[in-house]
Amino acid sequence: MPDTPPPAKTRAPGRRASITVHDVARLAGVSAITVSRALNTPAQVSAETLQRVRDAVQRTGYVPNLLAGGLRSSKSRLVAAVVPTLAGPVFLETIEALTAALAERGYQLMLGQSGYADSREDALLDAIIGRRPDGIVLTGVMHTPDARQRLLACGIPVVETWDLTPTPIDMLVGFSHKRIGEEVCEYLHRKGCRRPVLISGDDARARRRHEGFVRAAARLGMTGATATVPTWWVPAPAKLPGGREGLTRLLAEHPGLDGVFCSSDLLALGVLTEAQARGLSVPRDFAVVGMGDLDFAASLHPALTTVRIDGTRIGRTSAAFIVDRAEGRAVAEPVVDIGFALVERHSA
Amino acid sequence: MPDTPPPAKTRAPGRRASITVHDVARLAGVSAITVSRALNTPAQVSAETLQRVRDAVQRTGYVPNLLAGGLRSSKSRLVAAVVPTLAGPVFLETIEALTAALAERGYQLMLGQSGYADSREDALLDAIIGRRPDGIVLTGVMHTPDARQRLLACGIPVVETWDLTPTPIDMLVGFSHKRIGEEVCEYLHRKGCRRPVLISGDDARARRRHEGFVRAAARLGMTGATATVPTWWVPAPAKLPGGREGLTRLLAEHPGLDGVFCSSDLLALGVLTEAQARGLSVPRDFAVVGMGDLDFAASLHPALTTVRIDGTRIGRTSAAFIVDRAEGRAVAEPVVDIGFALVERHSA
DNA sequence: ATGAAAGCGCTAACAC
DNA sequence: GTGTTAGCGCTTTCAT
Repeated sequence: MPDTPPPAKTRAPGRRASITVHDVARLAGVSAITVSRALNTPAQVSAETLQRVRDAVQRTGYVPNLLAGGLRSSKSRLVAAVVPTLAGPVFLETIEALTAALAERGYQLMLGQSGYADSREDALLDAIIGRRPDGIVLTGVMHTPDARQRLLACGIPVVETWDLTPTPIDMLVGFSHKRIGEEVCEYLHRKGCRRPVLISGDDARARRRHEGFVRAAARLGMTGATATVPTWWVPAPAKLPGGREGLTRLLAEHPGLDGVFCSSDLLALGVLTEAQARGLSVPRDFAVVGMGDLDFAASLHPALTTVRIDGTRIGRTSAAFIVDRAEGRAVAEPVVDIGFALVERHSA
Repeated sequence: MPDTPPPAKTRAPGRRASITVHDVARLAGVSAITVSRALNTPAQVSAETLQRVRDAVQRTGYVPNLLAGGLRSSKSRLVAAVVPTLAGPVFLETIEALTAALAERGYQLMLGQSGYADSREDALLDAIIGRRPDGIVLTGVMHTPDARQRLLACGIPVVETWDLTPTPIDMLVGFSHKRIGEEVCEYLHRKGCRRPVLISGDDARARRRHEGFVRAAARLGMTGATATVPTWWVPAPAKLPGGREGLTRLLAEHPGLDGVFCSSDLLALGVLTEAQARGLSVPRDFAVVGMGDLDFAASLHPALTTVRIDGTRIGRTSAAFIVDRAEGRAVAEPVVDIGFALVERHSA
């Protein structure tokens, strides 16, 4: 037996002490730091020692306490992601890819929901910064100046996603919502649409697409005398019933409408459903364009024309950015516009 | 000025030191521990001191390092959740409720994806246990004996969800998938269905519903000579196209089918879509029952008859269980069957 | 109501 | 290649 038994230390009453590096070290007949090296930088340890340490780890069932390691090395290997909500399945693909890409590199995702209101953002930010994550991924750009300020101050790498801004906090992986609005409008115009209407969730990004659409419509002479496009707004997150109701209302006031751009595929599914229920035929009676290319879009009847965003790429790119930064590598091109694709199917 | 300037300590080269309790304490003219108490247990601190500390916190922009606190107090205020995947929107409601309920109480969610294969579960478990979370929420019950063993050994409170088992690791919030299969079958039988078919994702829980359905069908004499129910299996996570293809295939082999039970509302949407594309009428030509009552189910045309699971309640209950345990309160009834509800709409 | 000392479990820095 | 020492930032314990 090497030396002194472990001294009785401060210890929470009920809980049994868990196994530490020292326990493993004693069993392997080496020092604690050698165990640490064997696990983190095995190249620095002789083959024989390595084997002994691994055996000891196996026998004890030791799992390193990453909180303690993180505290000392100021690397938490934790990345925070903030989404407005999980309920609209829009960000799912991004979160899924992010989680997977981070896990591959030994990082773990912490999830926070900000809601669509700014108010909770502040408390959430405290909770996040308090864990000293190695990075923060925001869906959408950060709005309140206060929050921006704190994010800037704490020095944690930040990736804003799903949007573009001339003034990013740090890194950015996004695309132009205004351009989407414009391109969809131009597309509908080419298809012969002259009386478009909009059904839109009222979150910041959908409003930008709306703006782009209306502007293009005015330019193309699709707005009539009012210089605007009839719009039905639904509270975010937009869901199917909003689409059904939107179509009903818009049809009542604008029976001649010949195209609908929805701010989400879910709304578009609602429109398709309502049309079907009314015996209307899409695209013969009017065109429908969705947004998001959610997984059901291609399989609907008619297959939905929509705007595809590569959510997986957003997630993966964000993960790469954060990890590069965390490991001291510079990110060459920290602001990326990943664009979008108008996917032509049969609904328009 | 109180006393000695802070000694130059070990410090990572590039990074600026962040503000600590000591900085705040010095500014407020108190000791570090008093700052800690002012923030965590304000009742123990005099009103005047409290004010001084709060001012100092404000002025410095101090955000406590929860990793450090967690290390000392062995309370990480972190809860891990494991889902097979985020892609099927089935667990979304649970994760959303869980995140929200935890945030309310000052806990944060860590998300892990296990995939539907058991292989990654082990690595994921290490990553999770390494962070010493105050609790682990599993969607589905834990299968591999190895994983069960480690979970049991590490002493972290565990909630298994979305399923029932006679041998839970610890706590459980679920419902009986077999009963769902049976009840749906009985329901279809009452509605006059005699030639049912199944479209099912091939994950463990869907298979249990399948089993329940087949058993009830046999009992009710709905299976013909084969004592089984024609089934189209789709790989998990089940999506809409699987429903379309499933109906196509089943219709080809069993043109007399008069009812379809789908293991997910997404599959049911596929079935409805395919039926519509073929000019078939639901429920006149055959009945369709989904599973999950996803948010679009009620608004489809025809409105989808389905099985409702209260995912929000699962999330909230799990959060409450974990927090109670973490804060030393016993959970009176740690195994809960929350049941399910067959929601009758128009598709059956 | 407040403080001093100790140490949670790990790893950076510096020996050897 | 391996060990010693110290300390990450906080909170527990014990004293006043």
